[in-house]
Amino acid sequence: MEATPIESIPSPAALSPWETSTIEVFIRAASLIGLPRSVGEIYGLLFCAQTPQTFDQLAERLGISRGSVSQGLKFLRQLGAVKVHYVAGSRKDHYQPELSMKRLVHGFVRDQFAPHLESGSGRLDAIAALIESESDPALRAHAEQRINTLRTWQGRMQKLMPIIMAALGGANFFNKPNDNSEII
Amino acid sequence: MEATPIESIPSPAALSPWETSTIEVFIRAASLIGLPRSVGEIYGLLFCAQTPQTFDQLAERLGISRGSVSQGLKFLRQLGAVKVHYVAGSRKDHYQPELSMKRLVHGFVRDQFAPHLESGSGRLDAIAALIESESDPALRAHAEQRINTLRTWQGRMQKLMPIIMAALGGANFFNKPNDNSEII
DNA sequence: CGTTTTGTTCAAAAAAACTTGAACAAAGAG
DNA sequence: CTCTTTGTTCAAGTTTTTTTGAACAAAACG
Repeated sequence: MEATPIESIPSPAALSPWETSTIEVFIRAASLIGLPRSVGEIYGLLFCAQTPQTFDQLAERLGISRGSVSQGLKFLRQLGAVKVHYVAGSRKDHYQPELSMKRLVHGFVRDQFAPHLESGSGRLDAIAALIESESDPALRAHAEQRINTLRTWQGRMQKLMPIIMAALGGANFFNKPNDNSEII
Repeated sequence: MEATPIESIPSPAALSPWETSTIEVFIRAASLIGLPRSVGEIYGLLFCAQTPQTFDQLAERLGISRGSVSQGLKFLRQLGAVKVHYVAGSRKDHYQPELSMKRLVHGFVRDQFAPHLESGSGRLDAIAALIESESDPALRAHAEQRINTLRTWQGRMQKLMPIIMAALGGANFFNKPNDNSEII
């Protein structure tokens, strides 16, 4: 075992008080929308950081396992909530947060919400088919009415999404993919 | 042990196929917004039912414990998602679903969402105070910028709520409390 | 009043979700 | 090609959430 000067294990910069509190805010926000604590922590730290952070910095500064960091980053990348920033002369990936609320919401809705809404449509059709085989006309009429209510609700949810995006992003809904102007 | 004719234990009407499928839809919807399965089941059964259902009917037809029914109904009543329907000549409470999507969403947002948003405002103030005591001006400037971003996000969320309610309810946002007209 | 019906509470059990870390893969450096 | 660095995967462990059911309260009945 080789002598290891203390300085050769660079202690990861500890979190400052405002960073800790801000990360707490993101932890709460994450849990509010049904995401695990670690995802909130990772995005929160990137949000606070002045410079892009590496995989190792995330694990060490947050005190969570490399497994959690890997899974959390995978999820956040998929959502478009973090971007990889390539740094010359470093093999490690460096991560930066997406700071456009509109893009964050868009990614979340696209991945976590829209699929359920869409599959719901098929489910309602299947239920309607089941109702067809109800013999009692009064029961059938009642069931049909309920399914129509569900269809109405589903249609409204679908219409809501564009409204939300419009309210969030000003005129940027149809931005070109690589328009790099800063949009918060 | 007394002889007990089969008929004296009225078997609860079993769920028909369309009811089972519809309840599944509500179970999914509940879990999507972070509510327990049992809450989705209870609302789903009430939504399907032609007549107001009793506490016992819910427990027996869904095959869940009376404890779950009690807690689920308590939650749904609080949200305004179920209403008690008093039936002459019966001591039991009978429950009916709220069928106005607008009222359902309003109750959910009021109880499960708005409180977090509001407390967030105070948290951001606390973080801003922490940032004041940062000595390095560059770091402080960066942190202040981030908190301003969070304030912007928070403000947008607040403005979004009325927009969502307006999109959902047509002109009914300012309904009188006991306007009983059917609004789906 | 005592009894029965109806519904609530809450500690313990069960289930679900999240995190960990060791084994594994991928790809650059020598 | 082999070694090292970097990151991923996934089974097992931990934590959190949900459900259960027995004990308890509340109120109607006789």
